[in-house]
Amino acid sequence: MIDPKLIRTDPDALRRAQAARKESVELIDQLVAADEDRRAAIAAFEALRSEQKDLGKAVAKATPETRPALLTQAKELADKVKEADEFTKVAEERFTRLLMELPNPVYDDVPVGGEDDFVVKETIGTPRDFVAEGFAPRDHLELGELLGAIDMERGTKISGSRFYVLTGVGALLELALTHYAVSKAVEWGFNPMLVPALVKPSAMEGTGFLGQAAQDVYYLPADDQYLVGTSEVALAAYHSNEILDANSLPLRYMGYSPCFRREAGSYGKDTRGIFRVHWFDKVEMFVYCKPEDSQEEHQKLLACEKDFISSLGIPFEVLEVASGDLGLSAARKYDCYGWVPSQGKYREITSTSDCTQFQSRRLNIRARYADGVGPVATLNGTLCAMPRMIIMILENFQNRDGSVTVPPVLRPYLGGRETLTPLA
RNA sequence: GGAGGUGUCGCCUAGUUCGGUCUAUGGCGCCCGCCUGCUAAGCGGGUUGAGGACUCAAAUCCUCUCGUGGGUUCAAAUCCCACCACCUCCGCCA
Repeated sequence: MIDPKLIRTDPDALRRAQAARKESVELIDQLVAADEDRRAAIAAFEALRSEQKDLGKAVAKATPETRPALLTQAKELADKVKEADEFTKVAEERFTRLLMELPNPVYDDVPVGGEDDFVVKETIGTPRDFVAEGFAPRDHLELGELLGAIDMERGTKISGSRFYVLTGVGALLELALTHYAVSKAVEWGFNPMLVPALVKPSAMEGTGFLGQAAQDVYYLPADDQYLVGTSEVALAAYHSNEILDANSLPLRYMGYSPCFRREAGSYGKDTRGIFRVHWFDKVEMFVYCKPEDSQEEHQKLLACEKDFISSLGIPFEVLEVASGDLGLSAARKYDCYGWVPSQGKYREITSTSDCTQFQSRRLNIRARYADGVGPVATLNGTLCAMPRMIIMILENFQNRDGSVTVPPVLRPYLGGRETLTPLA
């Protein structure tokens, strides 16, 4: 979210900042007008209220003779105050609503365009040449079934489409990945957090998931709560309505939680296997830092992701997402796409966003600096989304006989196991 | 889910009976100063927080803030209603 002060001091700067998102530029004009109304209403209210207080004191001190006249006067004033209060509320609500609709301004150098206009920044590792090896790679579901690792049919039986059950080595593989990811995060200085997957509307609203992404979110009307699509929501809301000690920044957290996504609007897309599912577990990184440090922190998060994926030995690409595909909250986003042999292409496995002050303003998170209270920035990044990482491991490290070689870094977390072998 | 209790400025606390000098008391802690080889103790002073106005800055001023939101009233920490959180007991339950 943009700085409300900027609305008054330099609306043109805002227009420039929003230029990459054409739809929101006109919002700014409304916002400027709404802000003027709001400020005028507040000033009027405060003046009346001040007057009322003085009059109230006079009433208290009044003699029986002077009292009735003062009371009449006070009653009239009270009506005016009530009216001004009402007016102020309406103006504030209108302003807040507009402000909430405005997407985060993107950085100047973010590639312009839509979903397909990303820029590949880097390619790391080389995909295996299965032709040279003389066999056609099986896809993750076939491998998962051979290994007794994935039970799609029963997942669907229990819960419906896009649900799965991880069985046997599949379950062990996820747990191993989880332990490995957690220990890496801790090693890098992230504070591990196990957070609720069920949150209040304010948490969802504050992180920006009730805007464009609202249709993708599970809502429980009976309790007025949402199922999170990522632990980012809880990690961001963790410090809501707090003033952090600037000396404690950056705060680096690692969250682990189940994630729930309705995947509305993706009917028929990636329906096979566990690539796109309604529920999965994820280890997530989250950072609170000074606004001027956010870009550097973003690079660090990306470096962590690259380190993690590389350490497993998965070939991948790093790409920067174009402005039109950033969502409400990100000012910049990098995705890592891992190689999927059965599809012959790279697919998304991680995503890291610099949300600058968008979330912290909505969640009212600030920090106390040497020169006063000021804003903070938030960032998030996937460390390990389990099903997708399982896909990467099964497919990239499969052997001719359907067995899968366990990446060496993962072996300590799998009881030293080197190979997953098909059931007899 | 049922019954009862609690929620005050970092922490503890007075104030709520009976609405108005509450512009919220006191202690702890913290900050500044004095005193003293050093430290501690002692003495004096300061200390809710946020938003805004003005200013180079300081000073000053205004609004909001006694869990949150409403209501009553000229006026609410104080009265009424709803909600939230915590505590105790009961019930249910992994």
